[in-house]
Amino acid sequence: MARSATTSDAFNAVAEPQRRNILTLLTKGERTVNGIAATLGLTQPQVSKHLSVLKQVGLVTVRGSGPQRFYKVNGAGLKPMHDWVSTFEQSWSESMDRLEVYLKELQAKTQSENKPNE
Amino acid sequence: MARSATTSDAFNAVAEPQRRNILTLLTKGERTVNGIAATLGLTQPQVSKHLSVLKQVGLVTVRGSGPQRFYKVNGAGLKPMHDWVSTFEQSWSESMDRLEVYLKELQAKTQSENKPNE
DNA sequence: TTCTTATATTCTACTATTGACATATTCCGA
DNA sequence: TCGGAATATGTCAATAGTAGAATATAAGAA
Repeated sequence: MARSATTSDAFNAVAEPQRRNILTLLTKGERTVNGIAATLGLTQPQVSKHLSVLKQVGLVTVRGSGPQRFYKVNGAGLKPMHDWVSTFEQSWSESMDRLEVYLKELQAKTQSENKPNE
Repeated sequence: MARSATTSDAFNAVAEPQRRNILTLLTKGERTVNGIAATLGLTQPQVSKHLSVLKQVGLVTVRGSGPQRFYKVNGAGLKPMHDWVSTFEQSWSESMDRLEVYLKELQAKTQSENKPNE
């Protein structure tokens, strides 16, 4: 079996570095295909294909039907990713005090001793 | 050229749904390979390979060198992802009031009109 | 040392992605 | 209606991942 399709969800779409660069660039405002290509040093077909993927997973929207098209980022499409990643946030958060850390580690320790598998 | 390696960074490692499931499971505490396999309905080799990828990108750590090994999640490895995704958070954040939304849209609009490409 | 359990590795087949290049499509203006 | 600019799509070759099954490895116990 092969890898998950890049168009299956935001996780896969965003795994490609160039697509992340495009989204980051679009943070500054709308851009045309050639505008993106020029800024990032990519060819026009490359950008069109990347945008196609991003559009399919709802990470960008297009404005204009003419030869000139403006692409805009749709940050809301990244909310599922943000939600998932945030569940791990406590690990690096410094707002967690000593006692909380201790209790959390104790809990993890106890769990693994009692029922390592499940 | 092919897709980015799954071991190239957290983004690619986490693009695989099964690996996300494994990380989520490990949130509850340490687990053995067979424990993970049983819980998620995967084969043992599958889990070993997924864990290998996760370990290479620093998303999990191992405890024990014997036949029994306990895997633990390292949430800090997801911080770069969290940071990147958070830059788009304002899009869906409800804490942003009307005026702020208006100004932001106005700014984006003005930018695209003046210099669509760059 | 030998057996046993848990885990890691190897091999194969299939599939989808990527970049590069060429070409098709679309709409605006003359 | 026709030409041209901007964008989308198609083809090709190369590459690497995934599942599945079989097998190798490692460490503790007898």
